Amino acid sequence: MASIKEVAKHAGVSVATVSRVLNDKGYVSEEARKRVQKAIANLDYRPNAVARSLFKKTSKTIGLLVPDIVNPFFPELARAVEDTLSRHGYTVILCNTDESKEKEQAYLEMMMQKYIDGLIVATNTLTAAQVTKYNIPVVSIDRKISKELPGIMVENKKGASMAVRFLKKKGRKRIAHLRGPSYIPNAVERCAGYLEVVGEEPWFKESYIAEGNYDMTMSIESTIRLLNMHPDIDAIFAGNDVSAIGAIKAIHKLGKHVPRDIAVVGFDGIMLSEATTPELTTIAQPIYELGEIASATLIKIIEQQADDQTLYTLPVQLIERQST
Amino acid sequence: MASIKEVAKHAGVSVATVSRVLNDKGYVSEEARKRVQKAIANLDYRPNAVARSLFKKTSKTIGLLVPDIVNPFFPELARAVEDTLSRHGYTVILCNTDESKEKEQAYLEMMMQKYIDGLIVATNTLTAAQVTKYNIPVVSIDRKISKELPGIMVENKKGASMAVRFLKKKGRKRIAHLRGPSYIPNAVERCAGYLEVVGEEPWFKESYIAEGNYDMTMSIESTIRLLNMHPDIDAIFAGNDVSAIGAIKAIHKLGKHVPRDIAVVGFDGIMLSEATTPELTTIAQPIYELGEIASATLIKIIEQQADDQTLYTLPVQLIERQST
DNA sequence: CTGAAAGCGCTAACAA
DNA sequence: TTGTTAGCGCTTTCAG
Repeated sequence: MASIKEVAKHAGVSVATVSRVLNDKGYVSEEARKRVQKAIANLDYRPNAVARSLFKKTSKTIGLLVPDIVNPFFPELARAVEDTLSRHGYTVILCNTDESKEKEQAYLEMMMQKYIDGLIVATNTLTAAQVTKYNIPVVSIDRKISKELPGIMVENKKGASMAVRFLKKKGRKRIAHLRGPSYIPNAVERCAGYLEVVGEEPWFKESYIAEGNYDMTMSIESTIRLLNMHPDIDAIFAGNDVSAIGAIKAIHKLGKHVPRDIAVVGFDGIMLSEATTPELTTIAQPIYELGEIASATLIKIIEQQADDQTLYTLPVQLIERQST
Repeated sequence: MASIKEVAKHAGVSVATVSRVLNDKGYVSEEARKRVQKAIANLDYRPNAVARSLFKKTSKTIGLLVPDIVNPFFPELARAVEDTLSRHGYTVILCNTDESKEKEQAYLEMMMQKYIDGLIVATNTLTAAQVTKYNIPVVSIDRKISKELPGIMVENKKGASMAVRFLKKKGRKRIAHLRGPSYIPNAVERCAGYLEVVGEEPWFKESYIAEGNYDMTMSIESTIRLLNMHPDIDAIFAGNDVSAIGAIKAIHKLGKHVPRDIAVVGFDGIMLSEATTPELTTIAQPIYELGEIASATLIKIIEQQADDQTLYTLPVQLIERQST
């Protein structure tokens, strides 16, 4: 691969002049510019991004931290992030942390050594202290890391209560909740939204809430236990779609029908929710938009050194399908 | 962030000595080594990967080319690739090409400028000429780019005929096929496997094959058309799981039952196939293993400059579930 | 065993 | 308007 030196030689100018036309910065005579451009074309020259990085201490690269790309919420998010960022000339490094602090730490270290420009964080383990320590632009998704850092959230609590209220309006009397892990803020909020609607009802007991862990297998087991303990349950609000699908499987396994015997509502609006039979009623997040806004915010912070501290809160939407 | 110079100063040695202990290369006295290590620890020093890249012309980074990470086959693959590579100190850049040659070209250019070390290609557009032009280690997945380049394949044809033979054994008489796009080699192979089993049967006509395009919406439409044209169809072999799910939806829409009226078999074994009702019978690929072997092969080529030209062919497995 | 110095390819003062 | 030059932080000869 040709270097800037060769381009300079071919064009009969200095490397500084080549650099000037490359970056369209400083004075260059029309004639010199022409000659440089011709040399660039002839040599099929491309500036070396690594050399540039070394000098500028930036890399046009950002890191995307997700718990696990296999979890169906994240591919859609990753797609949005990658689309937006690559459109602006950035490259995306994928990191699966499994919510492990050690893995996350290792990724951060590697990326800092590569002069990464920023981070989009969809995990729940990264702390404000780490961000401060590495002093790197960060935008979080679905969670507020600290009030100094921007975050893109959705109306988790409101969405959850929407779901439960909708079930009530459909005539359901005993609504259970399959919650997500308590270390995940959105699970806590969704549970709060559920409690807001039914927490004061006479029939309500804590045991109408079971741990689904945002995981299909665990949700199946929990649902079976739940239904055995409370045969009066006629609706389940699951903390996410994967959990909801687990609930449906469990209900079928017990020989009952969805939605006739038990209605199910999920949360997230992942594509999976359309692929099942019955199709899942769910509180849909604008997943792609989450990724887009996060990316745009990060780019703004990086390129304009504007330190945004906004907490964006995006609306969710009830999508009624066959499971209710 | 501290640099090698500061470490050298703190340790009272030259940068060359620090570099020697960093890379464990060349002679260093025990005493000097100790002092350098202490300085490194005190300063919390980490070598600058960019500077190293500039000199070595490698970056401990590889590119992963997929058509679309949202397509449920690819997250599992990406996960395997990322797991394996990060365990070996490599970083993974995610590229969604949408099978567009222009996008792919743009990604390649960006990555070459960053001294990327290799490529894992799960798309169908990259040509041998491009690989030669950029002269970069490449491993392909699910497709042979050229006989000079290593590829990790699965038994597409064999898997397809397994599926169709299984349907016959189950007593199905009229088996249709929902094929994938003809520019995708695996779709061609799977179709060939189907034809191998039923192509010579007296009832067979070309019109028992419809274009599903590996896409749910298109598969729904094609299935409806197929079933209207041939009401005698009692089984469908879909080219992939997404297509199969579309077929199931279409069958339901026509008021028929799976598997009673029509049995369905998919291909891929993505997690989605377990999440549906009825759960999908499918020909499962060892997706994670595909990614693992591809990554290991690439690492071998990069680190040992061994130019592997092997075509690995992995077995597939029939998983019988509720749709048959 | 160790250090000085050149150089990877680029950018940005600074001087002309 | 242009060129010279000093780095960015690292690795690797080459002398000693």
